[in-house]
Amino acid sequence: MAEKQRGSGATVKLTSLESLGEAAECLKTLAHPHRLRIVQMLLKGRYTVGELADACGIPSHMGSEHLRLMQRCGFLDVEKEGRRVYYTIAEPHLASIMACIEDRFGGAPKPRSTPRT
Amino acid sequence: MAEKQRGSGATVKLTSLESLGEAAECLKTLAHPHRLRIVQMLLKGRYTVGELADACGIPSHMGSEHLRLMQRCGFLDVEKEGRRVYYTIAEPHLASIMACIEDRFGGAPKPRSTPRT
DNA sequence: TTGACATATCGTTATGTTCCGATATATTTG
DNA sequence: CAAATATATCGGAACATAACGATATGTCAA
Repeated sequence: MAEKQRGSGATVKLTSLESLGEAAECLKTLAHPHRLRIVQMLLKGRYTVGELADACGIPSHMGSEHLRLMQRCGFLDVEKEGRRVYYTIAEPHLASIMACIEDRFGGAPKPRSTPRT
Repeated sequence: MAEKQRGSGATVKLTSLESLGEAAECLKTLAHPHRLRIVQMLLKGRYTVGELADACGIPSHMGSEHLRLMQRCGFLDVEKEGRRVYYTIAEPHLASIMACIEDRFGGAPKPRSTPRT
């Protein structure tokens, strides 16, 4: 403890850099457009690797890799059914983070040349 | 069969990959322990480059770089005062994202049943 | 069994990020 | 003016990540 309390007269309670490092890892895993879409879809249902990859416009072996990354982060669960593999959301906080992202980027958040997707 | 839809669909309302790309950029910018700490501090007050760098245990020229990255993302505002530069939060969504992170990784500020370590 | 399908993994290359020392700019002070 | 301070920028080394083709494993169907 030799690192807090500074500045304009307010006592500041900070999360440890160690915990923030874990958080950063998770955010980094989430910080990819295809993985965000996968999470967004899985928050609404159960999908296979192929369906998720298809929705992202990527080959399924790459979808598989994204899913593995997120599974290792504890974001996802797996259910095998025949030759299909269904993924589901395992980390409940993803719902609130995704809600925040959709609130910020959801429709047409920027005055750019964004027609209607 | 209506389940997933690409482009302009309505069955499942997916954010466009373009917007998700922007979101991913922002998340990537946030996904660093020092930058998370900086955001956490700035959500509670106004600080200079040196104070923020100090709280992260990094040289101030690196703090400056982190701050520039976040400013480019639209996260922060700047106010120059003499030779000091104060940074403040510009993106209000950072509060809810940070709240979610603190809820999940509860490093300190939340009086919850989540004792870390 | 063979063949098609669904998913997973490997190896490589291309690209991006982090960090650091050195340096540059701007501001206050003597 | 010069020196000290606060912040910003540059160049490059070390490291991490993304994407891809090739390939491997497991499953269904005839």
